[in-house]
This record gives sequence, C-alpha cells and structure tokens, in this order.
Amino acid sequence: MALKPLGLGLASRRVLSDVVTDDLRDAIISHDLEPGRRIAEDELALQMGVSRGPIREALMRLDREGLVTIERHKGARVASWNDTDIQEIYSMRSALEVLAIEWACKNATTSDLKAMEEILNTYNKLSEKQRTPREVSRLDLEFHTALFAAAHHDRLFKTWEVLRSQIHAFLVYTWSQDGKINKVFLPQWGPDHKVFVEVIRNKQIEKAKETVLGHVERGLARVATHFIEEVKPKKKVAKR
Amino acid sequence: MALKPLGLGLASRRVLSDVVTDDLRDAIISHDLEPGRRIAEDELALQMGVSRGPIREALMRLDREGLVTIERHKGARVASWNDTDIQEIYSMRSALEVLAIEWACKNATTSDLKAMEEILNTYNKLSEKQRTPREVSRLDLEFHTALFAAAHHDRLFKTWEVLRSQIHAFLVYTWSQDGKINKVFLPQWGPDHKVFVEVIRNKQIEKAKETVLGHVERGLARVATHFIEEVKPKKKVAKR
DNA sequence: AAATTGTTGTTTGTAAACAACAATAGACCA
DNA sequence: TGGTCTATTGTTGTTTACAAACAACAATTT
Repeated sequence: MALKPLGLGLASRRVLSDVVTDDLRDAIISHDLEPGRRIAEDELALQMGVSRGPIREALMRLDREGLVTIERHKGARVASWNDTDIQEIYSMRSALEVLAIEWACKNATTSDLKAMEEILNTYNKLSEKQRTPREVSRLDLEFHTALFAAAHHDRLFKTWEVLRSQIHAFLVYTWSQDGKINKVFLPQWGPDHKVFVEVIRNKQIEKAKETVLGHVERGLARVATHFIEEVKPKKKVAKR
Repeated sequence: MALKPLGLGLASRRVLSDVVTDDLRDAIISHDLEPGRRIAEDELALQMGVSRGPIREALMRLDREGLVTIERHKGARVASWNDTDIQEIYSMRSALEVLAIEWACKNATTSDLKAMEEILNTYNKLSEKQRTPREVSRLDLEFHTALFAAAHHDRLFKTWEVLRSQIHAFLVYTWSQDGKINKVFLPQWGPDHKVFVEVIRNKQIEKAKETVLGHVERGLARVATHFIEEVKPKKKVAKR
C-alpha cells in the first residue's frame, strides 16, 4: 500500500476551483489585477496550469461577490468602482450591521464575545510600524465578520461575505493613499470597536444600533471623501 | 441569409444554463420537486437532454439563491425549510425593504410608480376565482420587486432577488393551505400596497418606513403561524 | 461480536475537443 | 470616399470522456 502524505491531508480537501477562486480574489484585492482589466478564461487557465472548468467556476463565484463582471459571450473583467458603488455598499452595510448587532445582542455566546475581543487585542499589540493599510483593513473586516458570526443568522452572514469582499477591494486601496487622514481615524479604531463588545454583552439593543450606525457612517465619510477625489471617472459596474 | 425567428428572437439569446435554471426554479417553487429531494447531475442532464455543464451551473446558481443545497461529493438537494429559516428570511426582508423604500422615496421616477400601480390594477381586475394562491403570490412578489426596482440600487436589488426566490418557494405552499385565513388577509392586500405608492410619491420617508415594517410583520405573522403548525420537523438547510 | 479492511457503486471534479457567438478587419461596390 | 457585407479571429458555451473522492456494504481478523 502506498504511504499517505502526512500533514497535507487537510489541504487535499480543497478542490482546484477553491484554490483558483482564492488566488484570484487575492490578486484583485491587492490590485495586482487592476480594475477594468480583461480576464480571458483560456489565458488564465494556461497561466495557472489548470483547465478552463475550475477557472469558469471561480469567475462565476467572483461575479457573485461583485469583484468580477461577466457578460455573455464577452467575458470577464475585474470590477471597477465609482462613487455610486460606494453609496450603495455603505447603505447596504448600515442596514445589515444594524440587523446583525440586533441579533448579536440576542444570540451572542461568551465565545463569540471572546473572539471579538481577541481581534481587538491583536490590533492593540501591533506596533506603529505594523499598522499597514493591508493589516488594518484585514483586522477591521475580521472584527466585523466576527460580529456577523455572533448574530447566528446564516443568510445575513452570507450576504455580509459578499459585501465584505467588495469593501476589502477598495479599502486596502484607500488606506494606502490616506497619509494624514490616517492620523485622525486610526486612533479611533480600538475604542470604537470596544464599545461594540460592551453593548452586545449588556444587550443594550437600542444603544447598539446607534453605535453601529455612527461607526459605519464615519467609515463612509472617510472612504467617500477620499474616493471621490481620487478615482472619480471610473466606469459603472455593468450587470447582466 | 436565413430568416430570423420572429418573436422568439429574445428567447434565442438565452443560453442553455439559463433555461435549465429557470425550469428547475419553477419546478422547486411549484413543489413538483419536493423539499429534501435528491438531484443528481447525471440524472437531470439525461432527463433534460443536455450535458452536465449547464446543469452544474444551474445548480450552483440555485444553491446561491437558497433553493438548492450542494454538498461536495454528496450531491444537491432541494432545500427544505424550518421556522428558523422563516425568522431569518423575514428579518432580512424587513431590513432590506426599509432600505428600499427609503431609496425609492428619493429615486423613484414616474414610470416606476406607474409600474407599481399597473400591478395593483391587474390584481383588482382579478375575479374571486382567479385569485389562486399561485397568482396572488406571483403578483405580491412582482409588486415588491417593482418597489425594489424603484429604489435604483443595484446591489439591493440583487440581494432581494435571492430572497424573493426563497419567499416564493414557501409562499405558494402556505397560501394553498390557508383556507379561512385567506378571508382575513386577502382583502387587505390591495389597500396595503396602495399606501406604498402614495408615501413614495409624496416622499414621506418616515411614514414609508413604518408602513413597510408593519406590512412585512403582518406577512410574517400569517406565514409563521401557519408554517410552524404544518411543517415543523424539517431539517435545517445545510451550507458548505 | 466488534472492529478493521477491502471492494464496489455512485457521484462529483477535471480536462480537452468541438460548436456557437461577437467583434473586427478587409474586400467589394456604389 | 464611404458604407455595407463577408470572412476571419478570438472568446465563450457545450459536450464528452476520464479521474478522483466518497459512502455503503461485505469479508476478514482479532
């Protein structure tokens, strides 16, 4: 009998289309593939050394996530963003996060709260130098993902995952271009999120809603100002 | 040059996977395929006379819509519903419709309003006999879809489409089993929706929100009572 | 008798070839 | 010169064939 590969057992459970999806998503979020760029199935298949099947599946998933735009018989492109997109995304986010924190107040377990606090600790331990745009964005979204998880609401969580990818895609970009604005908003990050954990733990639903609304609106204010100035004349995301 | 097919020109632009998706969705919504039923790609491909490719794509789409549940190497099943699902769906619906009517107050055009009134007219013209569960459900969801369209918010609309499929799937069923409850809720349908059009036209945002919240809650009340009694011990929808 | 191992059948995952479609460039004609 | 029609090319949609993973059951061993 042949020896089983040790330690890699878990990795083998991932299927090609998963790998392709994650690699592509990373490439888009990190702007290795710039917005608007054409993605041909053949070309990408050749480049990644797989057939078109997994590529097709990955592209369709990313289309659902809003990171890629597919048009019939015309192919796929990396999605590009304008200020309308920002307005849509943040209005959705407000509505969803209010619902999330409401359900979290009712359903959060102690381990849910612990998970959120763990992320805050990780952030606080970062040195000034370590607070790179990429890292701050990642932790921010990880915290909010933990919040949505605490709501124990499957459909809400899935909807958030789609939105998260889109937010991530331009958040890394805006943070990296911020400069002095960072100095104003960054110090607020820790305290702001700490309040979330408290109101959930005390089940203060109304206060929780207000808190989360304010937080998202400030986030929009930061992103929107910056975004409109820098990336205005991009083409609208087309849908099928 | 060959003659172009008349009237069916639009249909010819549809691609196989679209046809399969729509046919399958209809079959699920109408309960031709009962909840929990196993769907094998091969079997369905044979039955519909197409290859597995379009079938795979259709199943993946319906998985995303929540009408089908896919597990790797185990196959796809028609989704089944329990009262937790109902709670999730209607809480999502409340959040989304409030956002929708808010944006509709700001963005609705006269033709958007006209479209909504058109649906109301169609309903009012129906005779007692014509008010079948299937028809009422269809018109109800069509009206709300028009509302979401009037919001002019692409992401919100796409999210609604997913939710709509799920609502449709059990709405047809509950209406068909209602009996005397119909007599109480049906007469309310017309007036209730007429108010929507008015508040949007007058841009009464706050009143609009209250109206829509009340409407959705009444809908939940009707469905939930009925659903819990009839279909309680179904298995939870599993996600990958 | 219980647990382990091997075998078989079913179902999905992947690859590669073929067909259909859309965009583009060039030929032809007015 | 301008426009339209046609042929070409590149891309996606679909099919077919094969490989790998999984689940269930039977045989075997302890």
